[in-house]
Amino acid sequence: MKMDKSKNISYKSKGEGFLSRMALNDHKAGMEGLDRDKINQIIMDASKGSRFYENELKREQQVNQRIEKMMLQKAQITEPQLKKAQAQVEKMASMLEQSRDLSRLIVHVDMDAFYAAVEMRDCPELKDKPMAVGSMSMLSTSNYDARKYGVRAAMPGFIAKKLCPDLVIVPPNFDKYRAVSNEIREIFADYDPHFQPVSLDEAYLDFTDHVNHRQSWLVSSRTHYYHASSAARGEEKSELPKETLPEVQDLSPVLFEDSPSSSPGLSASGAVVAGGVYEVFGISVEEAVREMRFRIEQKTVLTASAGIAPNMMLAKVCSDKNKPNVRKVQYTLLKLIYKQSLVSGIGKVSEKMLNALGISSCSHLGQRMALLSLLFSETAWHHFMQVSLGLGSTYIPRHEERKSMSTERTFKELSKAEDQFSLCRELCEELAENMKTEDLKGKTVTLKLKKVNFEVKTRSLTLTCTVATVDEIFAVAKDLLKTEIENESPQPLRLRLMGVRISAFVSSDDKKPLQRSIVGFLRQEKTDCSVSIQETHKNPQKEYLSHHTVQTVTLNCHPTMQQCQKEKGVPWQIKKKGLGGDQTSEEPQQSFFQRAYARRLERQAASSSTDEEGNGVNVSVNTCIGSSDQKCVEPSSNTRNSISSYLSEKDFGEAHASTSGCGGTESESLRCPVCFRRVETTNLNILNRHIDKCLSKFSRKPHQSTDPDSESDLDLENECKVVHKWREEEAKDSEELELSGVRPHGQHSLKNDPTQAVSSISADNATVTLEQPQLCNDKGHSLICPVCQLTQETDDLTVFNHHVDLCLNQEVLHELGGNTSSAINPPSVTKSKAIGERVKDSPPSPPSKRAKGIGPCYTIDRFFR
DNA sequence: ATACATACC
DNA sequence: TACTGGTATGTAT
Repeated sequence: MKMDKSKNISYKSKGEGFLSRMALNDHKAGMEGLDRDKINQIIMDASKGSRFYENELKREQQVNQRIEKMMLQKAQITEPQLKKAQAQVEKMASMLEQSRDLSRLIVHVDMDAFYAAVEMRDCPELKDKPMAVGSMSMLSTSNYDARKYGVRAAMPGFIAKKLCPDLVIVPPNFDKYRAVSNEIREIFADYDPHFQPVSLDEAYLDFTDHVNHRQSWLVSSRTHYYHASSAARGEEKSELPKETLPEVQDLSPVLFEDSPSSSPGLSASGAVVAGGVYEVFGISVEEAVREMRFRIEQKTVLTASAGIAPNMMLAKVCSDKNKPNVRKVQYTLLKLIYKQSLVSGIGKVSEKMLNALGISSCSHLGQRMALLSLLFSETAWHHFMQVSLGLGSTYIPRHEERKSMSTERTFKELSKAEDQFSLCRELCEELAENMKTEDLKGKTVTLKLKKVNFEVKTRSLTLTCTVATVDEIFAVAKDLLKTEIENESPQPLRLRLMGVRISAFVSSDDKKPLQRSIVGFLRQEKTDCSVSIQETHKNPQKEYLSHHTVQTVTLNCHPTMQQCQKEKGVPWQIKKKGLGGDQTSEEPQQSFFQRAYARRLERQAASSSTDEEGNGVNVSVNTCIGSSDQKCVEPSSNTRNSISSYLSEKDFGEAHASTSGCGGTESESLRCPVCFRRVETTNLNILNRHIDKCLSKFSRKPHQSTDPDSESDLDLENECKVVHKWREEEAKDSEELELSGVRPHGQHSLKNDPTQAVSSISADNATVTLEQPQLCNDKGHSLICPVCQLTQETDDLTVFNHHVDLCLNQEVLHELGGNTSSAINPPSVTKSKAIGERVKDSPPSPPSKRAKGIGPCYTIDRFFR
């Protein structure tokens, strides 16, 4: 039977006739038991025939066309092509494997149903009702009760009402959420002052340093009370409505009875003390994270979920695994665990395209990587590759400067030009105000329009001068709008949304000239930056009169609108096309591998530096060095340089090929970007190690060199020649790598089980936890364990800490109905045993005790089949 | 540089 | 009655 029109496309994969983009997302939150088909039916019935729905249909078709195109491409792929791709992909995978860094402790924290939880906390009426925050038009969060009905974020309220007629919809109080957000961020900062907020309720933290310091912490520093001191509490809560105060007091003691899984060790390690109950936390990451969540709960009466992993992507996956069943537990990564292909970065469209290729899990993703590399863009399949290998950022990028700022609003149909202009002006006013608070000026103005049929249009204009004030922005936006109004075919332009955005900021580039020092030196640019800047400042006209003299040096010399007006007599100047002959950008595009590598360099340099402020020695590497007689350059330890492209894209696939950016046509050697000498190898790994040594040499002060194996006595000249020695060491290294669970070069196959590589994480965690800590003696006193209450025959804090930690674990096990006898007899730890035994033996031994103690650790064995 | 699409919360 | 708002980034032209 033929389908009439586009509406009745059938989707084999889903089996129903609904739009995949509208259907319920049930893989994320815990909604195991609910009736998906019924919910989808209600969603469809509520949507059908609407303008929104019609637009969705249209977009769905576009996606389908993309898929068809892709399938055609796929059909044309030949066997040899695929073979070649397979080889490349495997080579790359093995390099990525080698660069795998399991040494970091990255944590992703996420408040549970944040907005909804805040509202429930402050309004007891809502406690046992299905509720959501938002409006009839759109919901931003729902509580777990409502989720049972299929009500979730990003769903319009009126549909949610159909799914759950009793649903209570509370309008959002963003100011309050911001206040709570600040509270939790204060706690985050205690564990990682450089944490990265993702949104009001979410953040990434690097616990590595914290855990290292924590090893020598006194128990008192790891003890936290159920009832925060009333003074502090009073202050913190003073902003909240009065009636919430008793609520806070009432709730606190009961919390853990409500969710016993959130603190398995409570009854054992908690104790009653004058005025309240306290809890002691151990020294491991898991304990530190549990402590953080505990403090969040005590401070805000809200719960958080967390995931711990060696990189950001896996940490996020872990914390998402918490959401089901309202269980506030944290997950430690034991095995690679993502079950859907819907991992951060892979949204509905990508998922659908992957599904069309028969890919529905991460294991498939790995198996079909060769195919994907032929069908998708480089960035896309590189991302897939990372996902399939469980790789992600192992460092948390510092907060980047914003790139754009915008204001947009949805409204009831607006068709009169007059109204549209005045609305446009309002938006510009709002935007200008926000721009002012951050002291921003931008060059690009973008107008966004959504017509009543949901069709979205954007129109932008880039000026040669910056705009910031209402009049300046409106002058541009107005013209863009005017054009659209005039060009609309069935005359009135009927709008449902309008937005204004500013981008291409210039104000923050002021510091750039300083950062360029090394790169600038390497490049030996004839253009002296400071001179250009001076010139341009003196004579702003120069910039837009002759672009080619300005090129990359336009950094901070954009004339303001006022200057433009003075010079030209017009409010703004349209940049002419095709003039900017030299498009050389400061930082050429890097592949993700290059970036990953660069980061590793950065971190290694930073960790070997003595800089206390965390400003590691970030050495700028740039392979595009023209002359061969460069001298070694010592990067200043105070300079933070950005890393420029290190290896060119091509080097990747073919490790033996010449690095085109490096040493020009020399095909048999690579050039070290630090010492500028040629390294007689074509093996990137050897080069990398050379560079590492160079970097550590530069950032290490001579007298600090404590590494007996270091070749600090050799001068660099010699060191460059001993490269061949490293080659010999490679075999040795391969063994080490294998032991640590990372496959040696060349032995990797994507068909292999990636869990193997990641399974070493737990062992690694143990290693980190058990690293020889700094001793912090408390001589002359025997110590009493707050968990088992027994006196420990040691004055060594480290030993004592380990004992407490073990005790906590035992109690946790006990709580879970595990080994009762050992809970009664806590381990008596002696120094030699505690450190010697565990440090040496822990890597191969399974981390079963701790891992189980933390909660139901998520292990999906079936995933990698 | 511009327009549009995708993604995330 | 009724399907967001803010930011970043990728892709195509």
